[in-house]
Amino acid sequence: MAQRDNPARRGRLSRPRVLAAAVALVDREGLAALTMRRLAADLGVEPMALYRYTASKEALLDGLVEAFFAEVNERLRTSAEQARADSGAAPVEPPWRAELRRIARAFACVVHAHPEILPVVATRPLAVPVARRPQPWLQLTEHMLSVLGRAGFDDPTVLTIYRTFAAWTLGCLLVDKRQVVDDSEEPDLMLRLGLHRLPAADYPRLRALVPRFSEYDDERELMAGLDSLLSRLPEAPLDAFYGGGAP
Amino acid sequence: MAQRDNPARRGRLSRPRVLAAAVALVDREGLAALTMRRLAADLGVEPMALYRYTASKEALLDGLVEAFFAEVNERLRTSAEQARADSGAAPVEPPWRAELRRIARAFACVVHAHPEILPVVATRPLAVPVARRPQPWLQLTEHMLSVLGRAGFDDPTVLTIYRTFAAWTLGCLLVDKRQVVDDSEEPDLMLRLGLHRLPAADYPRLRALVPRFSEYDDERELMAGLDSLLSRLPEAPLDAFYGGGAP
DNA sequence: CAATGGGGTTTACGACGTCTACTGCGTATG
DNA sequence: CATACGCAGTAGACGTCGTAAACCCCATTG
Repeated sequence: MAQRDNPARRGRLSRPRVLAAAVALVDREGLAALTMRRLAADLGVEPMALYRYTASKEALLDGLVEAFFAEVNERLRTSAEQARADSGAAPVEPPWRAELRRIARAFACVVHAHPEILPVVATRPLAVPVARRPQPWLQLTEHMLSVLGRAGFDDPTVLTIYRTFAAWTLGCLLVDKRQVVDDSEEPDLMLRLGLHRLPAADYPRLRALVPRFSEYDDERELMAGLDSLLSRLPEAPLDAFYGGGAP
Repeated sequence: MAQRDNPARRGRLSRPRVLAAAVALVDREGLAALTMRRLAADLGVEPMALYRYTASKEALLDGLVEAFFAEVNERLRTSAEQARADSGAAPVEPPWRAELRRIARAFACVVHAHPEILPVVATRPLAVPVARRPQPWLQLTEHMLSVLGRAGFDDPTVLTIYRTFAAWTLGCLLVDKRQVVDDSEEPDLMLRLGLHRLPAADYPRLRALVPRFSEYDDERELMAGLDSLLSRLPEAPLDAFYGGGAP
């Protein structure tokens, strides 16, 4: 019946279109709203039609991760020339460090654009083995490994840097996005944070510090932490060219 | 009918019992197996009986987090006297650093005991506001904040250290537990990792490095990273007593 | 013009979370 | 000693979910 309503029913769907709709739905109404039926409705299609483009709902979640990293890669590409323009001004740090910083920033940026996807990005790799990760993830990882390799690090060190980077970036964003506000309608700060629920005798420091959570500068701390983590490492042979590391 | 079979049907359940059964079920068969019906069956009870002890399935997930941190706290308590015994031997580092290290170790330990719960612990705080977090989480956080406060740090610094610690610890464990093996039945290493799926031309470094993932020493890197993150911070006034920080 | 097959539909099934109504035991009360 | 109460668990039903199987229709191709 629906096929009569819409004469151009052929080729309405495609994997990119499905993934884009999924991301949009999750952005708009949260992860819990992502349902095969709901997503199909958004696309003006019967639920089973989606199964031509995704093997299962689990695979659809992996599709979210795919879309996420595709966007990270995209952002990296578009910010590449700008980075090249800046490179003449401050060549004090080795390019591999600048590149890691750039990637961390792009990652953070995409997380802020799609905060609801973060839990999926954080936890899906726990279930899907490396070789089955979505292509954009593989590309980004390959890129990082090759940048570090070209900087002259040996294999174990490359691995350490990569994992350190991934852990810190992911952990930071996860902690940044933790819910602190309780009742967002409430005008009074203490009540908005729900602190009246915390017995003052048991949690004095918590009550004192939670209101200051908003003062925290996420991106600054992300970068600062990255710096201290990387400064522990043995210098790459080629770093000497650039003044021997961060200022 | 079931009440005739079991004469002592009263008081079979309790919140701790329900949570323990949930943890056991998740440990045994994974998160996806955690179903109200299945959990009820494990407890020899009708599904709706669970709702006396948990408001919803979402609340049950928060219950998993509660059980998780209760176990962390428990492990901290039992390892306390051992730490006190060691303290005479190597008093070179300030107690707040030793305490953070101890907490990280306990956390990692519980994650290894219940790896399937990690995704819940990592992502639930994204949905539940601070003041509504389970009591064991509140206790642990209060403990950390108070230890840091007693060390002489001012409030913003306490917050920075706390968040840095949380981000790094969580990120590390998340990255450590990522699935790398594809087909665990396969004897050949390359095939077991599923690397034949990766086009050699596109992902040379990935193919070269993935086999070395197993060489990584998780706990060592966790502690090492923690050290470099904390060494960036301004020293606490009281650190002078202990030789001015880490060796 | 008949055969092919890809893209989307229809229908159906079982499992899930949870609402409402209930039932029977243990206890406290008169 | 009888009775009313309320807590803990049961019974059954409802709506929604993911998805398997069979189908149908249209565009292409020989």
